[in-house]
Amino acid sequence: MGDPRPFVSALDDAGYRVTEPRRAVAELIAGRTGHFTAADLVSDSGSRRLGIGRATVFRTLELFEELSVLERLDLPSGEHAYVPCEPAHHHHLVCERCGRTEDVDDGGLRDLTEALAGRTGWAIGTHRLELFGRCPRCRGS
Amino acid sequence: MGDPRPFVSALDDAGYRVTEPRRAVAELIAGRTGHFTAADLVSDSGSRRLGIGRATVFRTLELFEELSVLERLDLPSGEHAYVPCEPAHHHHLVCERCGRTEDVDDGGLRDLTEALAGRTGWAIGTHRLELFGRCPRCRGS
DNA sequence: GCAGGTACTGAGACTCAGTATCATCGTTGT
DNA sequence: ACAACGATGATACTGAGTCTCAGTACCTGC
Repeated sequence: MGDPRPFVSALDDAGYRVTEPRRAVAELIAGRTGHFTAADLVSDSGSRRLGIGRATVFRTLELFEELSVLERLDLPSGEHAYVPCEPAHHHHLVCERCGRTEDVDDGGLRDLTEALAGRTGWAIGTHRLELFGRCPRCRGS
Repeated sequence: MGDPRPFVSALDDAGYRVTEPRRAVAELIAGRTGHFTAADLVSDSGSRRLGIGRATVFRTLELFEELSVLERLDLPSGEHAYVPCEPAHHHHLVCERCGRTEDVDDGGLRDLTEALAGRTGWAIGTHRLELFGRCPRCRGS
């Protein structure tokens, strides 16, 4: 079980209202392990009879993403998933089996993109790296 | 204007039939620069009255992706776009302005992921790196 | 040439994620 | 108390992608 507080305080710090529905979405997120889709949260909220509207779930996810406490991943399947994370530039290891994710820092990637920029003549702005594999727990199986 | 032949021969080599609709999709792709979405091709085919069904466009794109002559990109906007490319492992530079893409090799990324695997205990399978920026032609503007 | 099987096709219905609209509600500041 | 504004949920809508199905083109064995 994760901690909903970072989400709530991110809202608060940025001057957004901390309302019941937003708090509820934060708790749904905290109650998940690994990545999840918007649809997952909608169905969670439905099954717990929280009475949160679909639109509110999407709006709140968008808000958290904007506040960098949530990041959107594009899974190889084409689905859009979210993962809670620290508000700093980093990348994600995604377990193909259990869905767990782990943040990793930029490593030497910055050097790599700079070398590439020099070689190709491009001005490289942002990059996105996603790594898929098996977490230590799922390695054996 | 690109060359539709690699697409056609990829089909042929893999034992798929080279039919009129598939050839037409290959030509639509060749007639595009930069990345494009499935919807782009559907509307191209509509405006040229080719009479190709929506489903066929999607099916043919899927086929080309499977044959590794086309790759799917996830743009930051969340859209799914496609780029024609060589059937070897590589990554893409995507111009945010004109949409042009360029293939780049793996650079030192392999070493980087191996180091990461050692450090974290994960077994890293595939990775996906996408770089967004400006191509040499669009740098100034 | 013909018959049978298989690959492929387009039309259309369908599903589902995500967005837009809007009337209402709750908070906050005055 | 009240006006203003942010947030909400219901609902309708859009658009991507999938599925189904009847029909067609093509290949293969006879």
